[in-house]
Amino acid sequence: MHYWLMKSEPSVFSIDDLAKRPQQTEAWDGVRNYQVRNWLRDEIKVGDQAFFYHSSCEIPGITGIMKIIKAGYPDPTAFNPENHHYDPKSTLQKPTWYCVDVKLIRKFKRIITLQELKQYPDLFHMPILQKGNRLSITPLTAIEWQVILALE
DNA sequence: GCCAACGTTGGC
DNA sequence: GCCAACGTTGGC
Repeated sequence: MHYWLMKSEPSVFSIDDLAKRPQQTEAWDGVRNYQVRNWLRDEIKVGDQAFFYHSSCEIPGITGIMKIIKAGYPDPTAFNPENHHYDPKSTLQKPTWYCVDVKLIRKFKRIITLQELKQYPDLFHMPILQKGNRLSITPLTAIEWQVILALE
C-alpha cells in the first residue's frame, strides 16, 4: 500500500464538496502534468490512501483522508470539448491523461496547516515542502503518513 | 536541440 | 497582487 498527498483548490473542489457526493466518491480528474499522469496510470492502486490538501486558499493544509477505490483509467474530461480540461490530442485509442476514483474516509476535525507541517524534521523532505514543487499529487513515505496522522 | 516567451501554480 | 519556480510552446 502506498500513501499520497492530493492537492485541490477548495474554491474549485473542497473536502466538503467530496463529503456531499453520493457515496462520498469522486473522480480525481483534470490532471495535466506528465509526471502525475504516470503515477495515476501506473502507481496509484486500489486501497492506497491519500491526504486531501487544500491549496491556494486562506489556510493551506491537510483537511482529511481518502482512499483510492478505482485505479488509473482514461480521464473522460479530456474527451469532452465542453470541458475546461479538454485535450483533442487525447483519444480513446491512445489516451494521454488518466484519473482515479477516490472515496472520503474522514474529514479531520481541524486543518493540519502547511505552517505546522514545516515544523517537523520528519516531514522536511515531503515534496510539498520543497521549493518550487508544483505537482498536484505527490507520494508520501509511511513515516510521513504516520507523523501527520498523529498531529490531528 | 536550443532557448526565449509565455502560462500556471501556489505561498505570502 | 506579487513573484519565484517550473512546464510548455514554437521559432530558428
